[in-house]
Amino acid sequence: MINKYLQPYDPKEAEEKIYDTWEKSGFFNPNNLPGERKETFSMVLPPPNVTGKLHLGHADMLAIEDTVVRFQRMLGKKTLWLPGTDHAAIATQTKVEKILAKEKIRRHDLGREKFLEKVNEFAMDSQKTIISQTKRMGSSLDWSRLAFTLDDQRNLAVKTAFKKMYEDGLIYRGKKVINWDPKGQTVISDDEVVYEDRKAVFYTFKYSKDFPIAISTTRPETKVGDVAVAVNPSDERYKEFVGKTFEIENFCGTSLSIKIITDREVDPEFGTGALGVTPAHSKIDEKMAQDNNLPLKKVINEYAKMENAGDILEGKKISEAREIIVDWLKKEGLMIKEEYVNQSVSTAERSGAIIEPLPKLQWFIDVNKKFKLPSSKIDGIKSGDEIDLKHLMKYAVESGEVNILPDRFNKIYYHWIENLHDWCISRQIWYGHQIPVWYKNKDTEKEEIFVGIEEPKGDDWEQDPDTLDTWFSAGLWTFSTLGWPNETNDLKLYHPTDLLETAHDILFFWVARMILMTTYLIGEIPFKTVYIHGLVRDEQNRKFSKSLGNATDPLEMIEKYGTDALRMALLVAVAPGQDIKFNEDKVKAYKKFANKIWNIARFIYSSVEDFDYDNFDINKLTDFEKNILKSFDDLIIEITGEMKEYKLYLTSEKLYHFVWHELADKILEESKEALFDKTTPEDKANKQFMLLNLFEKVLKTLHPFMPFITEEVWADFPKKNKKLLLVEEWPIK
RNA sequence: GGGCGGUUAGCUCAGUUGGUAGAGCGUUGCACUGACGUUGCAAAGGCCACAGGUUCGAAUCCUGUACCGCCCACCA
Repeated sequence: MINKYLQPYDPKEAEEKIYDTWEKSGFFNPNNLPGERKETFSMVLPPPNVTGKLHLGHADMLAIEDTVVRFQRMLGKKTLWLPGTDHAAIATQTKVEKILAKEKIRRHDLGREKFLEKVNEFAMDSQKTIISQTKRMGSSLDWSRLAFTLDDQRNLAVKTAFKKMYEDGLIYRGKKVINWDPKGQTVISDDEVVYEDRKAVFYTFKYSKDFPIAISTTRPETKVGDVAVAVNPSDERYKEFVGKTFEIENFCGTSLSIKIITDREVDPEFGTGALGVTPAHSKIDEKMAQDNNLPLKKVINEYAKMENAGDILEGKKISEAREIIVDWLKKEGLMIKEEYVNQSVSTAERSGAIIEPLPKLQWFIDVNKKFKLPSSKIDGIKSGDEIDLKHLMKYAVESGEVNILPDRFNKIYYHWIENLHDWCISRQIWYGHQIPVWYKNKDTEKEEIFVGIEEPKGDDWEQDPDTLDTWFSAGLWTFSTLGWPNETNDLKLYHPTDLLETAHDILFFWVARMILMTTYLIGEIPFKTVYIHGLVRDEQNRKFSKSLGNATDPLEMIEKYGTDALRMALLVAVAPGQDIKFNEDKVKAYKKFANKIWNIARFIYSSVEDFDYDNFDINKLTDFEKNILKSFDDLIIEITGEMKEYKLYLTSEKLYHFVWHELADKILEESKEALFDKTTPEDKANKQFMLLNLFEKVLKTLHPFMPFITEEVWADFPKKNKKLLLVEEWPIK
């Protein structure tokens, strides 16, 4: 009996040692894999943000992905799983600003350069933590190809992409009403806006006694920025006023000039059927004003305070301004009605501040502009076709080249594309890829613009101070990590990638943007399959969050029960797209399972010490053993098919059941008589072979799910010419 | 306002192309110490949310209802 089996299985000790062995073997890098491997399998790791440490959601992601990767590697494919981290521009900058705030330091006190040093320091520190935690999960990632969304290679990719899009007219600079985050002091994209339901007061009033039409609003303070009142063209009530302009000399201390216009978007049934048009502070109003050639009147500034709003309101916070105007309207007898309504308020995802729509000069990606796609490998689009980004994104999925699992997410994806507006990509923060645009005589008549990879020669050029939305660089991830824009061997071999596995909350942020960037820049899809996993929630079905204090640290679970147990708890019977209600008892149960495997090993190994597995003649087996072996082979064929379709949640359950309730409870029990020499020597040998053969296949098929204990037990398997289980062959392909 | 998902044993969830339901945990009883007590054997427990429909037959397909959850949206 091998000594180590006298002790119970100690995951802690084994796991560290085994991961080390794997890493040193070099097999995480596909270049080093043994044998001839023609087919490839590649996947990028969705890069975790360098804002902190890993949570259970990451653990879930790593468990699923590592299991797939190990399976594919054992199938004999040249398998690449490429790691990286995401600089997560706004999130990381906000985090560091919070830390600095404790020392009463603001970023402007430090200056751009010093501040960025601090953020980098934090980011690299965080990256180190994340990498070590990722290793604890057993992830067989090729660390030699580690990438960071903000490193030099990725910066070159970003600049190259930006330049090409600019030259194709897909990136433009324009003044539009955007989502301004007054707390974060930056623009954010539509996708970073989160809607919250709140109660609000819906005021109905007239601008002045002489004004003929009453309007309604939840935001009276913006009304000093009104330039028009819009009514439905078919609305008989207001027909006589359409086209007229009314001068209001005093509206809470300022003057207004209001034209009556028509717009089909106005609902005659809603409110008074008349809408006060505030073009500078509402996207829909902006469009109405444009259609009617009316000016933009900005009355709220970047700090959410009133400006150009008359003596009474000037410099007031918007909440104060609202009260002042409401009081004034009442005092003047202009207020007609106050109602309580439910309103969905737009807030900034990161800072939580209420979004202030403001007109600003920003960089955008035009999703509707047609361009020529030089070379296309996408079904339904020929090289040289004219197309726009929206349709390109749609075709990639519609053609079936990108397959989203579960497929209900296809509909969600299409719906998002239909509602897609131009993507605002510039951010007024410091941490991120600085926009590769240089100006001469900025904001003057003589302004010159240079867009390029390198800073232009000559004096007087100043670079745009803004940085790019973090999802711009993340969108390039499948190919920037493989060396693009250089034509590398990796790019040829591993792109398009086979699988993208991620959570549904970043379907739009990331998955859609990757499809956009990849199809546009290299005319390929980024990945063949998208596997969407659910969110990990607590026992009360709440999201894990720091403020709730319910965050379960995956490392704590690993310490208590071992990585294999945690992986199984996150994998078994969890269908794609399905949220997981995390429960510690489940982890506990799989720790028991690990113990079971350990004891099966102990029993089998100690029962075959007098047996030569390598030189056994299979023809000696009786039908009894042959049938048992055959039935397990049938199971392997079944699960192999499932694994190829990424149905890990089915496979893991079936293997669990076979190992415990077939192999251990029945087959092993029924073999005892023979093993204890109570039958014949031939029968004993047959049983010894059968058990070893079953166990060999069990270890191999279970390895992707529970890599550590299977590798640990495999080390003692009585067979010559063994490799690491990591690179052993899958029993039936 | 539009769209999507869920509703299966006490709890957490599976259920491929329609053939009267499965797993883990929990519960109850029994067994047992020559792999494992982080054990074994066995049992109880479900008109598969509700109402219609298609079908020889539906948890599985169709329609509607209810409750829970999610996503999207420029109703001021």
